Amino acid sequence: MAKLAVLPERERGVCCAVELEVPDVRAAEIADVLKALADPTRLQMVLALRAAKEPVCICDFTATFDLSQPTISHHVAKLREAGLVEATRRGIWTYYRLAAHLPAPVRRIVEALG
Amino acid sequence: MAKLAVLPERERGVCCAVELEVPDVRAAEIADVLKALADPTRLQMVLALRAAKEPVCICDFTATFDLSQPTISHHVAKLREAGLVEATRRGIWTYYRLAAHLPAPVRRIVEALG
DNA sequence: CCAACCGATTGATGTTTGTCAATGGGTCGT
DNA sequence: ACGACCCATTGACAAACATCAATCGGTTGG
Repeated sequence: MAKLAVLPERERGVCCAVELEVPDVRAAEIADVLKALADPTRLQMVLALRAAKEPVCICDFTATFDLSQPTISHHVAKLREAGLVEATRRGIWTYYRLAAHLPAPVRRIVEALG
Repeated sequence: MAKLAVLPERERGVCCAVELEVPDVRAAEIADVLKALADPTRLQMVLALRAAKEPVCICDFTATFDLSQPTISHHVAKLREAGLVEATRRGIWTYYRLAAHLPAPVRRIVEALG
């Protein structure tokens, strides 16, 4: 509160003359990744995959989360579309793991989670 | 592909007997923060605030982004509800900055962005 | 071949979200 | 006191989203 005096003095009407530096990052793409992570179920999926040594079967997810199988499938599909996870068919089962080669910015975000 | 042989062998029908370790993190709360960040405009706002030395005036945002003033206000309100930014009224203007004391998990995420 | 099983897809539904126009509530200069 | 200005709030609306029931395609065991 006492710090208010330090705020920049600006003339009325010319406030917006100050240029705001908005980092030139591919915001839309990163936002898409964040959107994929911005769901409790998908976030826990990613954290589980990050902690898992072996690829995780879909049925492990359906057993863990109290959601229908189509909903689970929908969530992992979203993670796959975002490039966060990779799928491997093995006979009947489908195994998922974190994508091996995540773009550096995305990998930093995933590592910062939890 | 050749690594498939390393995948765990599981009997048909007992796949889900394997316990999945899902990290006990407050997923819902972190997901809420991610949801606040999962929009291109809000992400750029946070990045700009992170890079800014001084608090940023709302009118800087309205000048920077091609959105109506109510929409800008709506976005910063979302960031404030998520606890990511703090507002300071100074006369006519309202200045925003990154929250001074972010929870450690949230701060790690913000630092990992861009 | 057939039945059982796993997982993905489709269709439907209620909720949330991003956006703007219109309005309201303060604050300042005159 | 009054008008101009900044920002927040409300209302409305289309788009996106999370969820489930029903169904489908592919694979395995008998």
